[in-house]
Amino acid sequence: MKKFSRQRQAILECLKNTNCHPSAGWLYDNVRKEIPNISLGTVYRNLAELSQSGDILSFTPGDGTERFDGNTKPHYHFYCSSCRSVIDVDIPTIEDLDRKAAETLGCEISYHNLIFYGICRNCRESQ
Amino acid sequence: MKKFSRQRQAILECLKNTNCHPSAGWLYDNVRKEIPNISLGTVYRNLAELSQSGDILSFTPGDGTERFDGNTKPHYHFYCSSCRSVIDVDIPTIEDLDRKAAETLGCEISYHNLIFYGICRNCRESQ
DNA sequence: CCCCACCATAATAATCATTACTATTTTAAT
DNA sequence: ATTAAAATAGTAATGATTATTATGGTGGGG
Repeated sequence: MKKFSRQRQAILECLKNTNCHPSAGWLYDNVRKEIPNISLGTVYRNLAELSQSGDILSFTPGDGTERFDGNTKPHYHFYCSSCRSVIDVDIPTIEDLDRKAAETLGCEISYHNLIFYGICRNCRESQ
Repeated sequence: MKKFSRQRQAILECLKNTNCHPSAGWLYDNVRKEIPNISLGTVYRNLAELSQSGDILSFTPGDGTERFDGNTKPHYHFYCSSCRSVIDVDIPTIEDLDRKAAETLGCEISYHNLIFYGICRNCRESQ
């Protein structure tokens, strides 16, 4: 049976209260403010479990880190190739895509992941 | 000035002649059949350069590896969560998405990357 | 309320992909 | 052929993630 843990709760809270799509390392640094001796392995394990159970989302922008998202409503992301920040893209998701792809491939699709790449406004302006 | 190298040529050839969307490690193993003492660093460096120059594409399915593609025509991918293989998805790319996202975000978008997730036909049947 | 089996944790070591470094070799322009 | 720039092989180092293990916390049954 799955048991309650203060650590998992704190990680989930931290992720729900930010919109910066952090990595495991960022969450580790920030949860440590509340639980100073939390272990990095604990952060990784809980993020994997929460992701597995569907309580959070995860994706890889391609900079060598996995990013997590407390917002489980399907949506797309923008990744700034300059500052490595991730921003939500508020356009409707195309649910029909999964059906089309499944038809073409002849297999079932669980979901899709869409990331836009470019330079964010901050970075563009501060050049 | 950019100089010719047998190694870069072999890497590009190898990538153009497969449809398996390999990782750097796979390319290293396979190019070694032709150039046995090629260095892994050489493979990584050339893949980065070829990707930068637009001669190849790259993406990260999220299993901790970067995958490369000799087909530079924009298209989408399917990743099998069971066998970790990548398959091209032959549906038209939605170029309009970049414009829509750019409008919403107020910044320029260079491109987008779309990956479908599920279990491929082979894996489904062999269960 | 206390015991116990089980789950989760902290701390650390190990792994894996990728990148950095450096001395040597290759390329191509003169 | 000479030479400077570019690329390489081999190796070390990095950084993110995963595995290990002994210890501590949780919650149900007695």
